[in-house]
Amino acid sequence: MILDSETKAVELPEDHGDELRLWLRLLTCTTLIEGEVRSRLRERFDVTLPRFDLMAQLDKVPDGMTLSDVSKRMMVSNGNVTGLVERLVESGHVDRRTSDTDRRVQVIRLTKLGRAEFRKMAEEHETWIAEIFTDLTPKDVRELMRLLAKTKGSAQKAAQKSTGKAP
Amino acid sequence: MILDSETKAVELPEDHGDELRLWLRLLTCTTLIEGEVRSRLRERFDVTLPRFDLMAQLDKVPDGMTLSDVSKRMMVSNGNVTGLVERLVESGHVDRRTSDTDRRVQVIRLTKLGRAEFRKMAEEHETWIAEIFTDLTPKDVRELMRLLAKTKGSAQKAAQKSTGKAP
DNA sequence: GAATAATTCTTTAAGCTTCAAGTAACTTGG
DNA sequence: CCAAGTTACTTGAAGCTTAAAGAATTATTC
Repeated sequence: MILDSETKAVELPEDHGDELRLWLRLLTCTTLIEGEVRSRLRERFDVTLPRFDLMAQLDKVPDGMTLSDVSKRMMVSNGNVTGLVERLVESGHVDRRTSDTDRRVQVIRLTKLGRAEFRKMAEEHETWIAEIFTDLTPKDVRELMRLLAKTKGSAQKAAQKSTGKAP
Repeated sequence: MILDSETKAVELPEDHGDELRLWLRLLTCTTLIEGEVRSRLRERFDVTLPRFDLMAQLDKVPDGMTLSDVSKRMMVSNGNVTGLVERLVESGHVDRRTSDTDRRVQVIRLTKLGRAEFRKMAEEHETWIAEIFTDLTPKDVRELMRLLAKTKGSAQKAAQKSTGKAP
């Protein structure tokens, strides 16, 4: 029994194959690029991608940020950040101190060494990314930016809905 | 000293900011969606994303595939697959046997249980993905597919170049 | 046919990641 | 004030992931 599209009396198995294929392609692209960046960071600078990502967050702020901020921006768990920071403090790239106003809070920032090394890596990193996207025209880039922004919004809405949280 | 764009006598720091922002947005989208899918798989079926992904690969082929095939398709290391398969064999979702023609090769496939459970999960999974991409029009989806295909090609070229491998 | 090379997979060490539970510190409502 | 709730972070267990090295098997080359 199949009614017309307005009625929808029964649950028809709708076709979502296109969206699924899109998701798989998106995932493939990211995995591919991430792997390439990871291997170059390792070969060229002997640094891991998570370390680089964390340093990139810290490079954007001169006065440091809290572990929670880092966790939100990197979209990883708190416990993850704790471990990452511990290793970066150990290697002398990151400085960590307890906040003066709230003793629960840990404020971390790049050390002089950390910032200097990050800047060197970031410069090359940017050229790698440009190389990876080299076949895309400026118009392609703009269009992708637009569509991914829309995708991000859509995904965030779906995520909120499922967890029942406010934006 | 800045010469005209044809001459390029010195290395000017070119601007690749747009590509970098594009990459970060791509990564954000993927991380967001992956996290959402991971958490729903966990809550709804108590299964991890890597397990689901591996089973998805196996569901596509009736007669099983080798560990190397899985490794290439999932774009993860061999050692990774070894461990994943071990746990899936342990839980009764995957069957593993040595190839008759080549004793180095392990052929794995879904068990009856594995296939049944995967099918149930995959059905819901597909609706989640549709929900996540719900704001995109069919035209958006087509356009994203096209641009991501182009991106994939470009990234693959860059990856080959850096490793010096043939396609 | 034997030495050499390539492949398939496993193992190991280190690090990454999540989730859940726990601790300490701050905030709020009475 | 203070009890209850919230927030910030840490810890622990399990699993994921990679890179590198090793073992077993097959393919190649002379």
